[in-house]
Amino acid sequence: MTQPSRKEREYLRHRGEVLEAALMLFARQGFHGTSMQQIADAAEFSVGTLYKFFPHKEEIYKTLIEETADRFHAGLIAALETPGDEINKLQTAVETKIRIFLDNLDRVRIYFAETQGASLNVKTGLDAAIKNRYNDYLERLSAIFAAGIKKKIFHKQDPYLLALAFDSLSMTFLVEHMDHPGRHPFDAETILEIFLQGASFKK
Amino acid sequence: MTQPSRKEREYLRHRGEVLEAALMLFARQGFHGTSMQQIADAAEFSVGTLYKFFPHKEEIYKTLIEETADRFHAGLIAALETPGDEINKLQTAVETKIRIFLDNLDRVRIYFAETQGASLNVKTGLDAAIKNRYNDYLERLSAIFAAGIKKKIFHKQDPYLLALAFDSLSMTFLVEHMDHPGRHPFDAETILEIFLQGASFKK
DNA sequence: TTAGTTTATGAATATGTATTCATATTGTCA
DNA sequence: TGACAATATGAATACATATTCATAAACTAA
Repeated sequence: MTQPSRKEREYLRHRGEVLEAALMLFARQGFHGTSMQQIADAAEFSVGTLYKFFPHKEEIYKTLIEETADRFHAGLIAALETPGDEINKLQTAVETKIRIFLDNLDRVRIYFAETQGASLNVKTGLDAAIKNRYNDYLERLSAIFAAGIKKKIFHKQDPYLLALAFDSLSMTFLVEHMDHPGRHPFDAETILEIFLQGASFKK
Repeated sequence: MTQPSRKEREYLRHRGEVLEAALMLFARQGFHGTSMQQIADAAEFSVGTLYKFFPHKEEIYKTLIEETADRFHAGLIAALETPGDEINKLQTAVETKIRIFLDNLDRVRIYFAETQGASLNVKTGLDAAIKNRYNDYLERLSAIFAAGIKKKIFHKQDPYLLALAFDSLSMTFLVEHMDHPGRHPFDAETILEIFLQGASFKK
């Protein structure tokens, strides 16, 4: 395919500016709390112009969510490909998750609103698209746990539950950090320790 | 105070029926996806009559969320009061959480939409009321971990992080169960094992 | 049974905002 | 520079639905 022309590049840049403005607003006010007028003002376009880029409001939101799901999925999958043993892979996975999360706070907010809340998922079928990517990640993580169990690195448990437990632990700490930065400091090692060693001493 | 009259009792019963109908709809369609007309139809009242019980739609939602927060909070706090050592308390806490959760699936759905998503919390200040109760629970749980650490039952870690980790683990498994019942069976013991022993063998 | 009172009803109103489109503005090329 | 095309604008439109309130229905007590 050929180079995009100046005009095309400009169109894409403007479209990106609309997305950025919308992201900020959706993250702070939610989908229903944000009007097209607000997005237009923030992006320094008229409402009419927004419709040059997107057929309707939902499409803006949907685009953001899907971009986000893609970005997160790609990053996490790559992390699991780290060479080394299973513990190594987990370590990279946590570190990556922390980095991606902190670099994309606004995206995390709308992603959560969509996956946990009941904003639009039912209507738009966004749900399925997002969940597929997350399931794919969890399946790969499960495979790592399954391998680790075979090697007697991990206790025998349903690998999927271990994957869920592992992923939710980092998620929880990150959300805590998002709400109260610095109140309960932790790093990748804290998460790994708690997850791998457990809370109690062996009896 | 005196007995409520027949009329008062009937009023309260009808109000309860409205709440029940609204709960079902909000859980399936979210706040914005549910109209007053739908609630009226489901409760077998006219729209006008709904306004005899609640000044506006938000108040119905708010009432449901607050009822839910109270119910969950009371149950969980009571569980932490269990006599016995720290491990005992955790065991009862998980069992209670599982029971409350499974007995109140619709309430769990709207509670999540409200706490995780960005439905109304900003506008109504619901957020603060809910979070206070949850924080209170987490603080009490932290105290248990702090005590357990002093007794050398638990590893030395920020007790609040342990509380978060513990609570989110059961939450995660329950949500998985809600989405795919039976796919990855678990019980209170599974949760305790993973949390207390950790995933890996000691090195 | 009926006059008076209370309560329920749902059509009409009010409001907010997503979307459209006639017009203005900007850009292009001779 | 001016005529034409492409693009941007935002006031007007369309629509959805929360809320109101004049009226109907149900109830109460003499």
